[in-house]
Amino acid sequence: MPRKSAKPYHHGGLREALVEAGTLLIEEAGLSAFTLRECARRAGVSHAAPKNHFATAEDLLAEIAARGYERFVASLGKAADRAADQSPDTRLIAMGQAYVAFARAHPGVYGLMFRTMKDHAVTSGHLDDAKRAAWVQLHDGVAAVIGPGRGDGAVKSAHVWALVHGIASLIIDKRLPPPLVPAVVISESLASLPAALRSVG
Amino acid sequence: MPRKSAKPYHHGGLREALVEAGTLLIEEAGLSAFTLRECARRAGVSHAAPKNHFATAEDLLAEIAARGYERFVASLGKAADRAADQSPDTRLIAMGQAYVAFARAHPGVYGLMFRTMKDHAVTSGHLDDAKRAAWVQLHDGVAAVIGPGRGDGAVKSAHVWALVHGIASLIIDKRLPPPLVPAVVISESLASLPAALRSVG
DNA sequence: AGATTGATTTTGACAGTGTCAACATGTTGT
DNA sequence: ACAACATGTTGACACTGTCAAAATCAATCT
Repeated sequence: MPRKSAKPYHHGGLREALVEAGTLLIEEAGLSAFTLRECARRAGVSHAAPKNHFATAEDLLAEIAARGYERFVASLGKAADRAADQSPDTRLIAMGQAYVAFARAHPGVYGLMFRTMKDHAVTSGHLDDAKRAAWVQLHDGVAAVIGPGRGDGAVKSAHVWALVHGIASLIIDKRLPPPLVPAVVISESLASLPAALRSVG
Repeated sequence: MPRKSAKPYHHGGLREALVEAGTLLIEEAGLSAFTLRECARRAGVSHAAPKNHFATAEDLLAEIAARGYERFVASLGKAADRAADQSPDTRLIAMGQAYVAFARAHPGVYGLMFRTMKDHAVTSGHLDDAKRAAWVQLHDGVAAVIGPGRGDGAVKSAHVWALVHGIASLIIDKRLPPPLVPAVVISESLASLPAALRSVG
């Protein structure tokens, strides 16, 4: 049994260390600062060591993105719970707020999450699962607002997703003309959402 | 006066050639395929030649983005003209359609346009101007819908911008769950826009 | 126990990148 | 014609991702 105090094992948990180092790196200095070698450096290991745990740099990024989605889902879930006793409308708005807040708090990983993979035909199952979970999370919130009408309202969910993603992106990438303050754009845009969802369709 | 037939000048118009090569490269193979050396190669010139026209790779990208904004504005303008005799509502929707269509037709440069520059404190004036032009373009379309009420409706414009940008991004990055078809997400989301703009606020 | 197996890690190499300095070339103005 | 200048080339540097071969350690099997 490997002792815990001394330098354990070859490294102990290189995989985790790499994921953590990469996440930190991206959150501190942005996606463009991510470097496989720098991750290895921060994990205190040689430049080719990651190869055993991640075949390619893109694989490590995929894992980081997957964990990002998980934190993201947890964040939205907590917001939904906090608004559990409110109306579906205000609960959806709360989720929207949480959505944008997450993106603003973690612009680097958020950018990573919404990014087409280099090519890499088969994306890690972990990432796919996490993405799906995020989608159903949002979809449930929308379904509660539009009620159990016909159809599952997937198009409406896409509408909501597009709006919050757009708001988050514009803010993160500093595309809002200067006089505009993010907070008011967020709340005003979200406010019109329930009505729009219940309109035609 | 330099002759036209033989190899003119040192190159003739390296700057233009680099911009064109870079644009082509990005549209063909995506932003991640962009390489300063490859641009030089395609322009038939040595790897360090671009230095005279663009101090750094980021500067060439800025110029490509600026031209992207110009094409973008032209595209939206044409759509607005085509719908000149329609109601402001349908004209705005037409512009939204043109917006997303442009993004889908040029995903590479669109991605470049909406991207925070590396650091590069001072972004080229050309790029700033082009960005501003795009904003007023959209803002005018929105103003026509909400009418000359109080305030200039900048927040509403941001709302519209966020929605169309979000739709475009989700489609480009393939984030729409498979059963959903882009065209219907686009038209349904845009359809609810005029009403949402005229609601409270 | 002692040897073998297997998983990790290191070392060294390769091609490719952006950027820089020194040099070569052509154009232009006087 | 000559000098000044803009433009393009060569060669170098540090950096990147990926790979193959060698070294190291943990666990397992007689």
